[in-house]
Amino acid sequence: MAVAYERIADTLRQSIRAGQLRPGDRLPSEAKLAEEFQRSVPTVRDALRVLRDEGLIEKQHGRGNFVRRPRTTAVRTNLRHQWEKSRARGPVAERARTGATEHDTGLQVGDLVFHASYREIVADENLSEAFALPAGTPLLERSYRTRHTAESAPFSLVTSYLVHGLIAANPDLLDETKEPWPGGSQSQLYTVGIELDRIEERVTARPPTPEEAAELELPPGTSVLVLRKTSIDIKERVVGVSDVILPGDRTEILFTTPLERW
Amino acid sequence: MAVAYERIADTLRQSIRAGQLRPGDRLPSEAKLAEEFQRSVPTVRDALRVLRDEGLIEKQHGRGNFVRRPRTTAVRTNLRHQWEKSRARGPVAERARTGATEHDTGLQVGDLVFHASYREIVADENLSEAFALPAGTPLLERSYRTRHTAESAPFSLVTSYLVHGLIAANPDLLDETKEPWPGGSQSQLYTVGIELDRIEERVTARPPTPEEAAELELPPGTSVLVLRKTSIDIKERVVGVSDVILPGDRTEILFTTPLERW
DNA sequence: GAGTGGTCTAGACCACTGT
DNA sequence: CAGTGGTCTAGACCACTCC
Repeated sequence: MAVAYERIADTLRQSIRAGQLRPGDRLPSEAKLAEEFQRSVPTVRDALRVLRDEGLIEKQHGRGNFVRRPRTTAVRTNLRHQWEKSRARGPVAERARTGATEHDTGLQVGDLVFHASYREIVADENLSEAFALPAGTPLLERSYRTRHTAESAPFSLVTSYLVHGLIAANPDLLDETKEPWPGGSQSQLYTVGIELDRIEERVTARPPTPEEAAELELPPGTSVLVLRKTSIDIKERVVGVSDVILPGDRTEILFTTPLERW
Repeated sequence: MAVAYERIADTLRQSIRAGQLRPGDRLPSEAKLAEEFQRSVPTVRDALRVLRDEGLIEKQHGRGNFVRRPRTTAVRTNLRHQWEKSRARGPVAERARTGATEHDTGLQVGDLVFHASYREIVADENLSEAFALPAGTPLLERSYRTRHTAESAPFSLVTSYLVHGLIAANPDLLDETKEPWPGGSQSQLYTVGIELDRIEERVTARPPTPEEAAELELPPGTSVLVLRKTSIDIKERVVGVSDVILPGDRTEILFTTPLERW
């Protein structure tokens, strides 16, 4: 190994992988490591940054560097879509009892705190392409933040778009104070006569923007899952688009693909 | 903004977002930026590292720092599973003509270079849980690397596991020189009488290990998509597990969920 | 060879944590 | 308060790119 900071990182990485340093353990202080490896403190810090970027350690200002514990993950499954559709026409009481997120996570309604805000916009190039409608088409933009009661950071950032012209028939749908709507968006769409045929979800991963990192309280060096959900109705129209940002180290997305019998 | 390197990063980030610095543009040299902002070069480098971690710029040794272009993405869709199942019993000639990856990407068979290696192992704790079988159960581990002819880095790292006892009836399935098998693994499983009922795919994101970063030629600061695919047969047995590592900045996973009619 | 980023030093001072 | 990591300086020398 040519460079000093990589040699130091390799040595520490091996200690972690071999279990000599266990999750939660504190590493020797940066000054101690510098002395041990006969290098300057900034060089040791370069090595520690490598390990932090790999998600192996966590830096805590004033306390030390710690071996990271694997995160517990929240699950989001695509079975939620059929579940939501089946209930969309059901009685309000049943719809209000629990939502799709509670269905995925096994939590109760009271365990989640929910915030929504609405805004009327027009389609830019990106959304125009997603909806297959001309740029400038009026849309309703809805922003959602959902978090566990016990935690300060939301576990997802959702920005959802609906075609204004398709939903204006029900003024309640334009009113953010009616949120959370019992039964979710498929129930909302049902009130204006829209039935979904299928849902397409595109998943990629990238580093968070500083804004996303702050809102999700992401430690440096973690990534976000980006999910774009497209709702297509039985007339083959794109009636809804949602962008969902999920913390990569806390989230698992589960997709089940049923296969036809031979 | 309290700290110097964040102020510098913010200024440059805004220039990029506003389009004053466009994709492909070279930033001023680190020495120039240091002079411009009245800070030392290492401080400027701290700022540039922030932007690199956000995926906004790319460092090129000896050339400069460049605004990054958004990557073109390869798509992987779950429609491939039904497509593969439908062909699994078809004539060899048709199966050999094109595979699931070509189906997803729209490429020809000759555009892809394929490498496989087999190894016989026993289930560790992780795999034992995934298969719902006792630890120590004999498995066949298969490693695949697939890349475009024109590129040096593979676009996925696949490690796939099959239950040895279920496939040993066909010795060809234990022979890596028979790869690539026309029609893929569902066709392989068909030769030992296994039919799949469904496929479950779990997706998370995390920073790459150094080994993954090297093999996929990932620039620092990018993440990988981790996909665990579980194949369940019509007798509700887990008959296959695959771990797929995909470069987060080059890959899009598309899942379609069909919904039943009201 | 000129210009660029990559690595590294040997300190300084500040901010945070826990006693 | 002592100990920790966070920020920053003002250089040095090396490795790479391009002319």
